[in-house]
Amino acid sequence: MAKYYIEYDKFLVAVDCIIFGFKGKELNLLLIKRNFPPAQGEWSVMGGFLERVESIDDAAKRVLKELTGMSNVYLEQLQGYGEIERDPGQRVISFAYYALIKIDDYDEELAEKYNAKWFPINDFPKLIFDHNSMVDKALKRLQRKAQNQPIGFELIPQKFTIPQLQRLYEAIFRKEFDKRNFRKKILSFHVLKKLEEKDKESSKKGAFYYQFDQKEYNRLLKSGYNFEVNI
Amino acid sequence: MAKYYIEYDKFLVAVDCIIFGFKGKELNLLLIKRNFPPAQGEWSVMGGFLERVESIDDAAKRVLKELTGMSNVYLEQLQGYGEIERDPGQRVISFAYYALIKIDDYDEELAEKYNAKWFPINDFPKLIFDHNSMVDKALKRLQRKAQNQPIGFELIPQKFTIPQLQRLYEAIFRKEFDKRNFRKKILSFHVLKKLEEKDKESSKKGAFYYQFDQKEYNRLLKSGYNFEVNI
DNA sequence: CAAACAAGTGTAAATTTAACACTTTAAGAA
DNA sequence: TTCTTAAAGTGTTAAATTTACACTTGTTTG
Repeated sequence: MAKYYIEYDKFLVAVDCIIFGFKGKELNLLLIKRNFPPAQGEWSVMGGFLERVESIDDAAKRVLKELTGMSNVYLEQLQGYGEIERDPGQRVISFAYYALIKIDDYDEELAEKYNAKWFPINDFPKLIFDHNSMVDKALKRLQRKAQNQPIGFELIPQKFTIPQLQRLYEAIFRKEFDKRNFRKKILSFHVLKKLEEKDKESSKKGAFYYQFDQKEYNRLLKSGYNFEVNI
Repeated sequence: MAKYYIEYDKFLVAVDCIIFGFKGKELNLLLIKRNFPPAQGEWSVMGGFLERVESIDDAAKRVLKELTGMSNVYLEQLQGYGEIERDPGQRVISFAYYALIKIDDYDEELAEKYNAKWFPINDFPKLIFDHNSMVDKALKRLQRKAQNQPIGFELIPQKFTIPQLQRLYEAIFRKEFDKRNFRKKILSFHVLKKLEEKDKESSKKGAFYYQFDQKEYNRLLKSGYNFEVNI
């Protein structure tokens, strides 16, 4: 490969992953307690340095896999952070990504290994560097995306009930919905398949399971329809 | 400053600016014909390398100023691009930014210096590297932002008429609006101040000038209102 | 003074959203 | 066995918003 640009500065490049999960009635965040300097002992999101052999997206996938053991999860670039002094260790350009994972699939053994812990989004510790603003931005992005795209399903099991889905949306939007209106709206998209089976955990009566029908969604997308949760 | 992270790879980092302007009835894009390798003679957006002394936002401002002579314009980071082979010259991580400028203020002399040219968004040449996908993304972002925030005003003169504003929104959304409904909607936000003066250029009758009232907008924002152009 | 042309204006129908309360089901207790 | 409890599930009406649509006004120019 020909070499151009030889006179320009080079920089360390990192990725930081904001990892969301949904537990009970709350949106959660997976954070790690750093056992290496700088800022040893403080909380941060999971990060790692970009390597020559990988794209930035791949670096984010690698970092996410390291901490969660998971691949094939929803992962999207949020924004690059490039303030000169953002990392006191040295100048580092960082790409924030956010991931949505099904928390039940998360392997708690990995949590021990990395000093990782789930925190409710409404109550988590102060983070290092600019990680708090990354989380703010990630939450806003999640709210916006969840509004127009069916990404909420990334956070709950494949089979879920309508009340469970409602609790998820209430956690994301920090707002309560009327259950009749919610059900009406969400079913009006015609992308949920009702199963015969019921969940009996959270009530005696039991609630029917549903599944998100990705194929149907893709089909509808083409014919210019749009998913908009606006309740 | 203590040195950490010494064992990690370093990378060239660049910024690329997608510059939008509004001329007549069309959204335009400021592109340059490269007179340096690689890809000499091909069209691209304006870019530049990040320097050690500046943040990424500052680098974007610098690049924008170089090509347009303007500062204090709307400029926002779009997304980082980090595919390994995205720049055939050498591996470069690039941050795409998009800018909204008032095209009348643009100095055409600078255009000559940089081989720059305005192209309508519906008809511009193929660009180098991944610049076409940057432009796609920028356009989508502009559409989304213009929908929820009063950023359209960045693209037109301080004094504008309602029909002119309508043409702008029609260009951004690639869609025609009913002029009664448009006027009703846009005035319903109560953030346009009507002036006594009329524009007599585009009609015999003349159209009243309006101005965007930033202070009023900020005030309304606080009291939880939202600007949403949905016509 | 007539023609041309864009600016400017109001209303009614259709759609969407918001508000609201009772019935059903099944487990577990009495 | 029946009573209690708790969450699931269901429809309707009023209010608000969006859409569709056509004529008048004001000024220049021939």
